Amino acid sequence: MPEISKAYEPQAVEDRWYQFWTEKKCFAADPASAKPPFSIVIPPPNVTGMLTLGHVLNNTIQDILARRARMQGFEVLWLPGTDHAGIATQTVVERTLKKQGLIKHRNDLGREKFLEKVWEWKEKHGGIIIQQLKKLGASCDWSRERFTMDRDYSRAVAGVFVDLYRKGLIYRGKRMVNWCPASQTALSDEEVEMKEQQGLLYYFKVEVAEEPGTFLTIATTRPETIPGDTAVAVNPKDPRYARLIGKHVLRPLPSEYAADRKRIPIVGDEHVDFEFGTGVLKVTPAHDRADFDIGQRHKLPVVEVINADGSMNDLAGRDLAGLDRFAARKAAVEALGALGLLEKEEPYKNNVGYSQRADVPIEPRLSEQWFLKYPSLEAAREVVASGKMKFHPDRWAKVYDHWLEKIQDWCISRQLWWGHQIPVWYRQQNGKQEIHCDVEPPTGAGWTQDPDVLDTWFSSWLWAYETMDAATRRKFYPTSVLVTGPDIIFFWVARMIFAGFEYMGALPFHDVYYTGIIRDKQGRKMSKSLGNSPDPLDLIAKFGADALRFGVMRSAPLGQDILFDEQNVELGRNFANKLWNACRFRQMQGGETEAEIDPRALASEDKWILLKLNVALRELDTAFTEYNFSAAAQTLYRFFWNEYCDWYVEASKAVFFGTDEARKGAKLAVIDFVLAHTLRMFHPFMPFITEELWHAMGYSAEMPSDQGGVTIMNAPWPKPFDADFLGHYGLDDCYLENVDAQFELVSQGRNLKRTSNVPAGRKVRFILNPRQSFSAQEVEIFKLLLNAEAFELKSEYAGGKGVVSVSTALGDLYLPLEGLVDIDAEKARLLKEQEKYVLEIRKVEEKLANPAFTGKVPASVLAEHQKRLADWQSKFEHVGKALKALDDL
RNA sequence: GCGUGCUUAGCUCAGUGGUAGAGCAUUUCCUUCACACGGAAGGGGUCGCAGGUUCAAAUCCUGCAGCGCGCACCA
Repeated sequence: MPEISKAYEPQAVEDRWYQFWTEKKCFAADPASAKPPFSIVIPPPNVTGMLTLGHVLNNTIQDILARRARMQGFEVLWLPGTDHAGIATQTVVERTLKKQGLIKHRNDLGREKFLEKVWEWKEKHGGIIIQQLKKLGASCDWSRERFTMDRDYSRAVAGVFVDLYRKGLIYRGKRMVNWCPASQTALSDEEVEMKEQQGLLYYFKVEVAEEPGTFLTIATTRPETIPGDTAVAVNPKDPRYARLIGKHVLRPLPSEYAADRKRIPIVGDEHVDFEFGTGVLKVTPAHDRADFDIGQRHKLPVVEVINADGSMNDLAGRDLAGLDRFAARKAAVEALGALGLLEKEEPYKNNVGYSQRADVPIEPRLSEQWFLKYPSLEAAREVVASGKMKFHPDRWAKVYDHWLEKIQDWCISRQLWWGHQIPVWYRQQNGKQEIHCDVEPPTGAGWTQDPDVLDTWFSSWLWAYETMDAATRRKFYPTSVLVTGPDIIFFWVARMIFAGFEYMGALPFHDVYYTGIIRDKQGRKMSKSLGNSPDPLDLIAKFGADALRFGVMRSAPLGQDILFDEQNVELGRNFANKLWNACRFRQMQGGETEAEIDPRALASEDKWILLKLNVALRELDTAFTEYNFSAAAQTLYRFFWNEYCDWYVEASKAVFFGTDEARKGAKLAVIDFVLAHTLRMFHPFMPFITEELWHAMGYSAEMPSDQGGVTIMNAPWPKPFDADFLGHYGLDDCYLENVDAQFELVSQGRNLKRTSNVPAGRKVRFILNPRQSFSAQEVEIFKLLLNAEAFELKSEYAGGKGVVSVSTALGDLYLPLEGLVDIDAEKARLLKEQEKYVLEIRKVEEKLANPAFTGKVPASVLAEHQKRLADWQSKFEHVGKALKALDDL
């Protein structure tokens, strides 16, 4: 057995085992396997992205599920890959090329050359996040790594487009879309984030053309769009303005226009809320969704005054043309002021749509785009509503349902170059436009392909099956569970469900587990601009991957956001070190590891720790069933640290520091049993250290090669003990209670020593007036844990002069101090205790005196209360005696 | 506005009807041969507020307040 170091050093261990697992092909999924399947597809990270704590959380959970399933005997597929992240990647590459001074705009290169640059970038940076996931210990089947722009995957995306086009679900149309002036592309509704703004509401006057001298006042947040106004609307039921409908007003901007070019009609429209502002609405059909609708109803012209990049065009007039839309707003206000038409401006809070990616306000814009009417809506809605597909936590099912209820067609075209180009070609033939929609380009001359690409999500919605070949699908589709963040429930989860039903005829996964969102200590979202996102690789270098995994799991409550604190990782590191040292302690005791546990040799504390192990195994199973990873981590922590190390190991020293070799052997057998279980229970959470110890402790040598002999990854997942096992080893629950009481006695004895100001190092004599018999070993343990010179059992003993004492469940415990006792301090302590007992006794007595209580309560509760009363009374009496003894001094 | 979640020790959180818990922080003590990334013993909470149901409420119900998130075309 090799020596192991005093402190665990993860850096020396992690890379070595990862390489070992890879070489032994431990992560490979075999579609021909006879084992039952368990499968997960990774939420593909951005190919040029870097690992974040969000990825750590998400992928640790997936790895835990995958590793546990392997140990449980499933054939596991965890399928990895990346997506091309259209806007994000294109923006990064374009910005980098600009910074290098190579281009001013991607047009300088042209589409083909620019895409070559993006591919170069992808080749250079695309592997980074994959390498980072490996550092974390992710047990993905890397031989199956996929990318959404792979050739076959791309053909499949095009194929789906063609299919949906032929089904009439995809169509092209000129519509109001969310336009991002920074990226200069259309976005889907989901990519728009509403943000509350502190802005201004401007009130300006317009003159009624037919009634010179009559003015209407209009309130607006966007005066820069006045040149694009083609009407003014009032509610036809509004008595203030109804008579004016059909007349005209003179639009104040552009100011240089002559009166006849300024005339725009006053229309009546129910949309106008006469409570709001002045009840008069300016209508800009080109730059506002609601106004566009009003425009359609009244056949108003659409006048664009804002360019694609957010600047004003010539139609905006000399005051505004060429300005950015926000500079134009100021200029418009100034122009109105100069015309004497600005009445007032007041502070106003409103919600403005922002481009999620570029973080600039969206510009509603009329443009020609491709749209999808979602397929398989009913099946997708039903499967979640009925509970056939389970969401964890299940409240997300309602969010999903609400979204489906008012679902809108999906704008799928993007004015980008990086992505799947739309498989549609056009040509003019005999004055008519021909359209070719197919995976294969058309033959013949004169065709041009639609320049737009598809939304990235239009490729990743096929991820759950398009990443698999036919044999893999047969074995592993539908997948077992999807682990992702609730922020992409609409973007990805919902759409994968549609695609699953439409193209596989079945749901893509059975369970969806939504993680929390990682925030910083102050509760802020992690963001690059705030610089509050620690680099997981730094944390791994500092504390180890296992520590990071365990720390994050332990602090990730079910379905709640996670406030990240490096201390959690430190705690994980400390825990790993504890595990390490507990194994080190075992090794230092020597002996063989093959020993079987002999039921006849089991002492009470041995049975206790086996029963505690069983409790932990049950709790662990429950936690997994509920996807409650923090509960699982806490169970492991409590069992190993607070039960095994704090009590069992300490108690075992009574045997190891003795000379009875037979008893040492029996103890080692129990320790090996517990440690071999512990390592396996921990393996999904802390794969590296458990593998290292599994071998270092020699446990691998005891197992068949496919059952843990080669790697702990294949060792059987420990199951709670069955009745045969419990019976064979005589594991009766009474040992839980009794040994708990023994350890409680030790705590009380230590407390007695401490409150009596006995120096910690000083050896003292304890005397117990016992309520039951104790084995010699139990007495030895008392003596050791109390650091006592002697631990005596005297059934007649009642203390006396200079003796302090405490009542325990196992009898009264005495500590003779031989004149050391500070009588006043001891008296104060006892009086304080007595006070507490009186209070507790009164509380229980009151309950028991209530006939409504005794009459209605279940027998077990009643018995428990009676026992509680007896316990308090016994303690009370004991304190009384002790006080009397002090008085007698 | 609608929906949804949270409010328990200084901090972060467990705890779904029966004696209020953990980790961190804090106080005191201990470098005793697994571990100072450690050990021992403490202190600290009228469970956001107000009602209700119940023998019994942190827990169930109602209302309110504060914070967060999602959805929503009031200019």
